[in-house]
Amino acid sequence: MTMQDLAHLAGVSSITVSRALRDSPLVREELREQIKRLADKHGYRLNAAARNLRTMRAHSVTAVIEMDPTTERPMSEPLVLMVIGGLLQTLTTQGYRLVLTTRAEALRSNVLDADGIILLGQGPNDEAMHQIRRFNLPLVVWGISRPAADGVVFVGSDNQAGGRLVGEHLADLGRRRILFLGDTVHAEVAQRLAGLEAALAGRDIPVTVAPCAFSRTAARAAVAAELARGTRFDAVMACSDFLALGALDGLEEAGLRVPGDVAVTGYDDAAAQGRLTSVRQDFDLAGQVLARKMLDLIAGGPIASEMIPVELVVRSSTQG
Amino acid sequence: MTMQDLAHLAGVSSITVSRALRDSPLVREELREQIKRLADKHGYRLNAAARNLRTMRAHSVTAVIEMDPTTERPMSEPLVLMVIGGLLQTLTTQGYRLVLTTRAEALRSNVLDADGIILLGQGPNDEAMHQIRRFNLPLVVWGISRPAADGVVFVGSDNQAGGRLVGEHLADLGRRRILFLGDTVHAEVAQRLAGLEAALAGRDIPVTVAPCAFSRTAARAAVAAELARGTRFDAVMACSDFLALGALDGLEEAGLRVPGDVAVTGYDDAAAQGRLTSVRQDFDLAGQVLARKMLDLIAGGPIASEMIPVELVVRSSTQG
DNA sequence: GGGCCGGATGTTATCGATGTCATGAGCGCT
DNA sequence: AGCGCTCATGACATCGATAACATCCGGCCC
Repeated sequence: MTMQDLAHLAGVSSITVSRALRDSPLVREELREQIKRLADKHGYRLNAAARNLRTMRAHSVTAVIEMDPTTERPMSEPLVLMVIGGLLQTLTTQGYRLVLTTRAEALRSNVLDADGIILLGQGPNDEAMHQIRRFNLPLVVWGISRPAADGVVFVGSDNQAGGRLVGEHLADLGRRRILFLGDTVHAEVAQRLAGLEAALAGRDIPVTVAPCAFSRTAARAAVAAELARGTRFDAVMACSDFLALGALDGLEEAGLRVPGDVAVTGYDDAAAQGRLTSVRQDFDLAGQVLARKMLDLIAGGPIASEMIPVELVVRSSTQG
Repeated sequence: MTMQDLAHLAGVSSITVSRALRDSPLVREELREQIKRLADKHGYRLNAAARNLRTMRAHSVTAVIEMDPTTERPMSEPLVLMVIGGLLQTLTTQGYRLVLTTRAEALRSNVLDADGIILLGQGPNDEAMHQIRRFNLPLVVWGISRPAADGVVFVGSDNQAGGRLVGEHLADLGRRRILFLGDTVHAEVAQRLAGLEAALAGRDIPVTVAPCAFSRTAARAAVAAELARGTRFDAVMACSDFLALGALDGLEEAGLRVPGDVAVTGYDDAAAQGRLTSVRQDFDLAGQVLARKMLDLIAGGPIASEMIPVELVVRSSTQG
């Protein structure tokens, strides 16, 4: 069932059918409706390949997701789905399809059928970004908040603000020494630390940085090591809820009470089960913003990065 | 940069380029390699629209995911991403792209550009399935284990086995009265209950069914209500880890110890943080099986449903 | 009446890859 | 030489929708 067939049935030419289905004012409204009804009745579906070939556009956006099992970082995984939900919502209502692929696959295959690429990789991986740039397509990258450059738009949550919120909260609670748990190799983590330190500037509250991989057990070990080393702290800012849980493990082992002796904050509000004070990122909104940026880029709009605001959720881990 | 352009550069015709890039034995190996190098050098990418139009195939599979915010069922959400990971792995290596969409969008849009549809909806929603069937495309449905019918292939985890494993485990531990937590309106839940009862057949262990929505608070309320009603039980089989956590809440409030007074089992091994005995489903494998079934269907293979095995993970919630 | 205009519809060419058939070169056999 | 055969390559038509251009018709004005 093609437009041609419909055209014969309706007694018009195929171009009229094409116009009618696209709501062109060039076709009489009455005829338009009649053709639409006919299409509906016969279950006609537009052949996307033909349209895409003719219009030279794919009417779809590819999201490249990081699935490398070596860089295990469970923290971000469930959240990716929320981002995808936001992407879908915005893209589909604008007539774009969302194609999912992995970076390895995108680079290997020589058919990349998209009007733009959204990169959902982990933050510090500039290499991934440069590889993807070779496609010469509009590119929007999630995960790092930094100015747009080289025609690439960045959308990331406001990590500085996240660190600042935690710092202000802990300072307001009267905490005097803070242990920062996270690996500053990751740009987001470094930004959170910067935000924390900015909030504490002039308050005479020292921060000890304990570098630590993204796993619960690593966090527990890191906390234990700091305690063994004699580091003093009455608050922990962990860079994910998993790390915060690990910190709780370590503190419990040492016989310290939370939040009595030590307050603990998490990040991402994912694994907390309602116990942790944590910085919440709105991943659904992030997906929508990513998609919106992409549509703007495709439409030839300006190149401008954007930050997603974050919010502090206060729970029992800092205020029993 | 089209095949035509490449052809001119290589001094051959475009059809030869086409054949060379597809590894056709009709082209001399030496020439083939030369053309491939040339294509690589110029960053040539196949125009998917043109190929799809000519071959009358989309070279892609659409996954329809349930995103309706009204049917909130957080349990399954993070897991969908794992299924998607499995789908990607299998589909992309076979030259298929994965297109994501929501059911509402799939039904609304009149361009569905796919060789087949994988439905990742929640179990009991037969309506969704019938709506999607109208596309007259190969259809694979996740979530319910039942025989293939009407040309639809089902892939689901073995819910009966899950219930049976829990039943045997609890019986072996010496538990005598079981509270089943879950809404049997959902087909999977009903199957788990059936498996549980089958395992207990002849052992004189009664099961009380407490219907309950898929949220932590609902589970807590349901447990509290059963306790208030005087229902006696020394074990709870919850149909998700969220429900199990809610059950823990309810038991704790009532001053009951776990697993001393009451053993608790979860399902899905997702939110447990390593504390719950739970039935683990391999969602990554599920995704791979879904994709494999789809590829078989597209290739004209037989229509046969399949069950994904499950596994019991024993943790401290049943064995202190 | 003739010319002009705008609105509605049709004709034709085109997007890029590929299936089908045609062509041509080279070889062996009679 | 001539025929048949294989192997490698090319010419042409085609997939379905749409942009660009062409046509047609009725009405209005001078």
